[in-house]
Amino acid sequence: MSASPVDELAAAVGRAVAAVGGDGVPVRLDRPADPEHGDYATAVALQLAKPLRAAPRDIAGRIAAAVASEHIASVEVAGPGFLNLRVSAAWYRAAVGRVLEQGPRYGSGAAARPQRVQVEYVSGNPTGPVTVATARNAAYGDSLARLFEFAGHDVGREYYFNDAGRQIDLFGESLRARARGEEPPADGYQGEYVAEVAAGLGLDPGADTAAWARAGTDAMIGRIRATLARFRCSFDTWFLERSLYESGAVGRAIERVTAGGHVYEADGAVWLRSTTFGDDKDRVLERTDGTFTYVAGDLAYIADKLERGFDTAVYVLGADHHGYIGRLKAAAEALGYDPDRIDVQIYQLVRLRDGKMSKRAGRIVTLDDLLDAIGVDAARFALVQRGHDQPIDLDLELLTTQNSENPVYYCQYAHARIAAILRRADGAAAQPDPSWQPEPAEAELVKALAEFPDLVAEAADRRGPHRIAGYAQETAKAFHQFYKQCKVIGAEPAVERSRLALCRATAQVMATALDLVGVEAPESM
RNA sequence: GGGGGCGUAGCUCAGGGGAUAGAGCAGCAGCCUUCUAAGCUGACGGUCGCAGGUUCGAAUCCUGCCGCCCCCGCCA
Repeated sequence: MSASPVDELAAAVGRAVAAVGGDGVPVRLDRPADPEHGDYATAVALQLAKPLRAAPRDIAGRIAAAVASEHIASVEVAGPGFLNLRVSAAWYRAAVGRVLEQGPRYGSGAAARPQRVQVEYVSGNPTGPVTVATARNAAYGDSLARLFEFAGHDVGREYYFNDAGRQIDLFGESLRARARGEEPPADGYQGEYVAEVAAGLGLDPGADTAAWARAGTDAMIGRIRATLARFRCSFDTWFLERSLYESGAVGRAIERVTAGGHVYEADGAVWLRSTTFGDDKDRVLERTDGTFTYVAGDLAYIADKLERGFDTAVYVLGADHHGYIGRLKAAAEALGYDPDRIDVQIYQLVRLRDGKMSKRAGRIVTLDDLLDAIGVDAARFALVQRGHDQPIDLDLELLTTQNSENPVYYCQYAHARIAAILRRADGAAAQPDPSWQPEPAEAELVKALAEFPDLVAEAADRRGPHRIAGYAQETAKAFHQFYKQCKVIGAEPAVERSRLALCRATAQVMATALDLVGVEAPESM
C-alpha cells in the first residue's frame, strides 16, 4: 500500500534534508497545537545540529530553501529551528481523493513485513459464563486481531479451552450436586448458573461426575461461543486442551525437551529446567502421582501452534497471568524455538465499582449481563478505549444509566449525520472540485483523515487498538465542527461537490476505524 | 523479600524526547424558523507522585524514594 498523504509531505522534506547533507535522518511531522505553527511541523533541523555542526536555525533555513513540492505552500523557520509547513489546496484535494479511491482499503497494509500471526485470546475454563472481567480480554484481543489483519498480516484467531484438570472434576461434582438438590463442594462452583446448566443437561443424577463434567463443559462451551459471537468476537479455531492428551502431543513434547537435556527428576516428580531460559524457577511437568501439570499442556500447545506455521503466537492474558511470560518463553526455547515468536500481551485488570469478581464465589457479573444493559457497541468501546497497560475502573451504574453520554455514540452520530447528508444529495462526488479552497474546519477534517494510515501503523506496532478508538473520537469531533460551520447541500455547486466528497471520505474512515474496534457504523440514529 | 503494571484537571483517562501538557464526563455562561441539538461555541480547571540525573530541550529516557494494583503452587 502506498504511503499516506502525510508520508509524502515528509518525503518531500526528506529530499530537502538530504540536499543539505542530512541524508538518512528520518523526518517526523507533527501536528502543532498552535495554528500559528502551520499545518505540520518538524524538529529535524534541531536533530541535525550536532551531526552537521551548525546552528539549527541555519540548517532549517537551508532545508526550507530546498523544499520543493506542489503540496507544500510554504515553509518557515520558527523558534529554535522548527520548520513549520503549510500545505496547499492541491494537497487537501489529493488527500480526500486518496481516501475515496482506496475506499475500505484506505489505511490498510501498514505491516512492513507481513507475517502469519496467531492471536489466542479469552481462553477461559469452560466452567462458567464469560465475565465482565474477561470481557476486556475479548474486546482487546479481537480488536488486536482486526488491527493485525488490516495491517496486512495473515491472522488466525484461537480460543483455548482448559478442559482438563481438577477444575473440571470440581465442575462435574458441582453439577451433580445441584442436580440432586445438594450444595456443591465448598471449593466447587457456587454460581446460580450451575443449577441451571445441570437442569438443562437431562442427565441421570446418578451418573458419575466425569459424565457430568463432560456434558457440562460441552454445554458451557456452547454458551461461551454464543456470548462471544454476540460480542462480535470471531474465532477460526476452538482448541481443546484435552486433545493434546488424547493425541499424545504432551508426551511427545516432553520427550522433545528431554532429548534436549532440559528435564530432570527430583522429589519423585519430572521437572523442566526452565531457569536455563530465564524463568523464575523450574517447573514440574509430571507430578509425583504421574499426572501432568498445566505447564506440560503449555509445552505441547506451543509446539502445536508453531508447527502449524505461525511466525508469531500472540497470547492475550490478564495481569494476574504476568508470571506466564517467562514460563511460556522458556518453554518455547526449551523446545528449540526462538522465544521472540511468543508475544505475550498483558492487559491490566478491570476494576468494578463493587469489588472483584470470581467465578467460584458466585458473585457473577457476566458479559451477557453487560450487553443486555448497554449493548455491544458501548461495551466494546468502553473496554477498548483505554490502553491495555492501564488499569481501568468501570462504573457499571454509570455506563448503564448514562449511556447517551458514552463517546461511542458521539462517533456513531457523526457517521449517521453523514449518511443523512448523502441520502439527500443527488449523486455523490467522486473527487473534490479543482477550485476547492478548504475553509479551516474542512482543512482540520482532511488532516484528520490524512493521519489515519500512520495511526493504524502505530497502533498495530504498539499493539494498542485504543489508539483507534481515540482517533475515531477526534475525527468525529472534526466532523461535527465542520458540520456546524460548513453548509454542504445548497452551497455553490463546486463547493457542494467538494464537501460531499469530503463527507464520503469521512464516512469511509469512520466506518473503518469503528470496525477495527468492533463497533458498527449506523446509517441513522 | 523478588518480579511486573500504574501514579497527568474534581472524576475516568489520552499523550511516552519537541514550541503555551490534551479529551470526555462533572460544573459555569451561551447557541435549535437552517443538511439529525446523541450536536456546537466560550470560560473555568494542572507542582504530569517526590528528588536527583542524561541534553539544545523531559510529563516522556535513567536512578532512588513514596503510594496503589497484580503475581511469586506438584491450582488451572
